[in-house]
Amino acid sequence: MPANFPEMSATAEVEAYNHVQRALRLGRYKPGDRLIPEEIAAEIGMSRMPVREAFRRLASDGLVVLRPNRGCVVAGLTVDELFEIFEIRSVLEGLAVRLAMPRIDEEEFEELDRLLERMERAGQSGGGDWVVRHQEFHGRICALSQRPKLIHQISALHVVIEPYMRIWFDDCNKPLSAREEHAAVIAALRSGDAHHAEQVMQEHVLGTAPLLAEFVSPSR
Amino acid sequence: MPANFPEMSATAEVEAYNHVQRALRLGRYKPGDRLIPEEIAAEIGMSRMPVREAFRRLASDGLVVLRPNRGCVVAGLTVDELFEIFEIRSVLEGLAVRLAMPRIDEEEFEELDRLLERMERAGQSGGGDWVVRHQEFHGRICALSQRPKLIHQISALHVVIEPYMRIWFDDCNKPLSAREEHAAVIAALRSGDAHHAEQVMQEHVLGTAPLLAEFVSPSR
DNA sequence: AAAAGTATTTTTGTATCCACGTATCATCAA
DNA sequence: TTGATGATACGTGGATACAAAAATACTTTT
Repeated sequence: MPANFPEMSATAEVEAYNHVQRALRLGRYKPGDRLIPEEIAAEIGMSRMPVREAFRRLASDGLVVLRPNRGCVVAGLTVDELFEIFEIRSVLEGLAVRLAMPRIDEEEFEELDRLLERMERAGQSGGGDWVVRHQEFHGRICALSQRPKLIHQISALHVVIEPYMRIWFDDCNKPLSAREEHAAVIAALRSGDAHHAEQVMQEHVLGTAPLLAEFVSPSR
Repeated sequence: MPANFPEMSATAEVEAYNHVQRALRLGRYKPGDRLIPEEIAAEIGMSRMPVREAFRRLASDGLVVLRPNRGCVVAGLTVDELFEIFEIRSVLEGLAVRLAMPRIDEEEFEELDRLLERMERAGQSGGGDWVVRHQEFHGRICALSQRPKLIHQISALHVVIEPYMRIWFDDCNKPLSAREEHAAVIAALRSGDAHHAEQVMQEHVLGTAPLLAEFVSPSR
């Protein structure tokens, strides 16, 4: 008999949550689309109850909107909301960098360089997933902060903006300044000045918003 | 026939969510307590299903922990987690103050003074709810930032720490430096220096954590 | 043909039901 | 006495059933 992996047999609710979240991140559903529990339940072979429960969490994450008696629709971000999320990310990720600073050793710097390199490669050969690589870089720094709740909040925001990042990358197809700015973050971390590194990260995050917004609501 | 107020007849899930959240904020349930859907459902006259759904959102808020096949228990914060939340609050509320600055007029300053006064009165005559007044002060400044998502995140954190704030206030019974620090925040806002005001708020929030922690895990 | 009303279908919200997992506690062996 | 074993009660996860609300299609009327 094969070994029993308890994480394999997650509850149906978890399965439904992951399934829908993944589809939303990949942009398979578009803002305004109506999600019908029955359909999704059928897709993954369960009843609609666990799907309904998953919807509650997705709504709490801000990924969908639930209105009484009229179901679940995919949430869309206005340009203002997009800016707001980047504003929040800027201070949270700034904090993460500040906290990460004293925990970074030379080995870790090499890992960050590697991640930077991987992102660049993914950006050039459109095949690799640039958006995921980009997130991995940010995620690695957050992880270094050693703050579970902070990490969780930041990654929740990354999920919300992921579909927009994908549209952005698909359209403009060049990570533009991302490589330089990430390199600047690493440099700031190497400098040992925590306050400065926080500042650089804040500016990197905030600086991305207007570029991204241009693709969400073109030429305003 | 009376007018129909649609917000009065919310769904059962909303009712369950509010009911349990309120109980948690007031400290009626203690960390580690097991919440049995059947019991709660009976209390407010509904079946288990809406309660189960409410649990998902409460778990997403970090108020309870849901583990497969072993139900719902009230989440407790370790001292580390408490500090982490105050760290996050410090940058979020710092951001809120920075954004609020350009939107405050003289009338608003008077309102803040009034809220400060009300908090002080509630602190002296133990009757009024000091914790709520304290939150109202912070909430007002957040509201001035005009950032719905920021406001939402901050208030979610306030809910999580509310039970600990209550224990703190009940035990030490003096808001201590709160009045002075809030006054300092107002003063910083009046100064017109956004960066300085952000700094003052960050320090106020961070400074509260160690005092509070002392009551959560006494004399460590 | 447009508007209004009505019937029909779909979907949501909630309750109930059942199978399985977990905890509790008594029993028994060492 | 202690530790394993098994029976029992309880709770959880999920499916199904049913009522109420919305959305949709279909008349009817003008």
